[in-house]
Amino acid sequence: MERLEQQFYELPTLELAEKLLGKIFVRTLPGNIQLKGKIVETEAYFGNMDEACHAWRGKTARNHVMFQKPGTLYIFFTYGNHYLLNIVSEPENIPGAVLIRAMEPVEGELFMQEKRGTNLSTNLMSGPGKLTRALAIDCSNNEQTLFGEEFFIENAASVPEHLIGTSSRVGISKSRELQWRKFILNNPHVSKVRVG
DNA sequence: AGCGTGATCTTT
DNA sequence: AAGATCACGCTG
Repeated sequence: MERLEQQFYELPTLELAEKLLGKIFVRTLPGNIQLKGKIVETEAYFGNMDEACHAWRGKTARNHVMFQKPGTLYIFFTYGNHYLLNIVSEPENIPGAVLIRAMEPVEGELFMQEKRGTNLSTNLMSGPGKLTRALAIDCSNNEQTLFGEEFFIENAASVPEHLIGTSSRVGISKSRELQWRKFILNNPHVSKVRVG
């Protein structure tokens, strides 16, 4: 299966969030271990109007990766426990990223079960903190790209518009009015929406 | 519905 | 230096 190239990640952030749905994220580990997941839920973060975007006020030590080339991984640590995976978007020096919020396991499920401490398929990667744990991703992977052997995304058919849901982003307090969450309707691996 | 957990950012 | 917040997940 063909891999997504640089050009794909140059799409405007919101469009990228939509087009990433259905694509196959691949993470390779030493020992011929390959983990794959179908992306089923994303969120867009970009622009200086978006107060929920880490970079809306400018560059800092944490968010500087958001200013790098599209297709770079931006990973940050939050709530004292969780690593969240983003794919950088927008041209270099313009901050933007797509948060990967949920995936459907495609390959390497046993490895994921071990990492996650559960064997329920719909609980392995059905949340942004869950999927990084299932894929053994942490801040050491920050700033790596999707153009090497360790991380890449395989192309797959785009999800038709009528099967895509849209909503406010989950777990933020600012910019609640922006409907920048995208997900595959009725897919059981989409995260449970947090209340409040 | 409540809490752990620690880095980051804002305010003093 | 101190306080608030936080793109979450788990328990109950």
